[in-house]
Amino acid sequence: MPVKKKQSKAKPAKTSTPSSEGPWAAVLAPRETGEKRYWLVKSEPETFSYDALLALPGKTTQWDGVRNFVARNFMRIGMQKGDRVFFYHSSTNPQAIIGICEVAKEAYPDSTAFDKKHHGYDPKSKPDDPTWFMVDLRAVEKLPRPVTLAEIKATPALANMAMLRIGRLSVTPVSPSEWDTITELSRKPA
DNA sequence: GCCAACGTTGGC
DNA sequence: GCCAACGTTGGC
Repeated sequence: MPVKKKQSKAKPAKTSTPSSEGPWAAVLAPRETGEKRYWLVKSEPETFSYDALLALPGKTTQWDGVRNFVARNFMRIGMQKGDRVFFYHSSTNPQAIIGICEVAKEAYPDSTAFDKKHHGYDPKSKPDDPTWFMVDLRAVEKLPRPVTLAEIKATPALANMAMLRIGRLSVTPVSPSEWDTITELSRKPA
């Protein structure tokens, strides 16, 4: 008896990117109880540095302005309160992971997308059906020393890091072993 | 400053 | 639905 192959053609939501498929599905999947996940966000230090975050009240900021669906899904579906997040300085010398943050508030609508005067304005994102989301990040501590991109690239255990493989994304997942490798590196002299 | 790698947009 | 044109990111 032939197996009836009924491919249900579920229409993808307009904001798409099915979270149940693709190479990064695991970091969006439901968690074991108490499981903690790890992430990396990029920022140009001239625009917003880790020190600038440390100087803010509560050392906390809204991580707004993300306008890429994959990155959005990492924030909206993947990030949970208490997750740890590497803070990476991009487009600077040297490019490096500088410090650690934590997710202080889970995803909520990115209000900058509703603001006509804001450069992140997106007319397709409506307050009653938002396209874009942000989280709150709170600085936890600087790394003992920055871990540079060159060093990350030179470390075999980090060869599969999402930040290398999907390099231009501003939000990427970090595996627990990658997290440990990087924090250990930062405790050793360069 | 250049350019590779993507993502998005729009004509057909 | 394809693909060329264009914009953005970010390493170098």
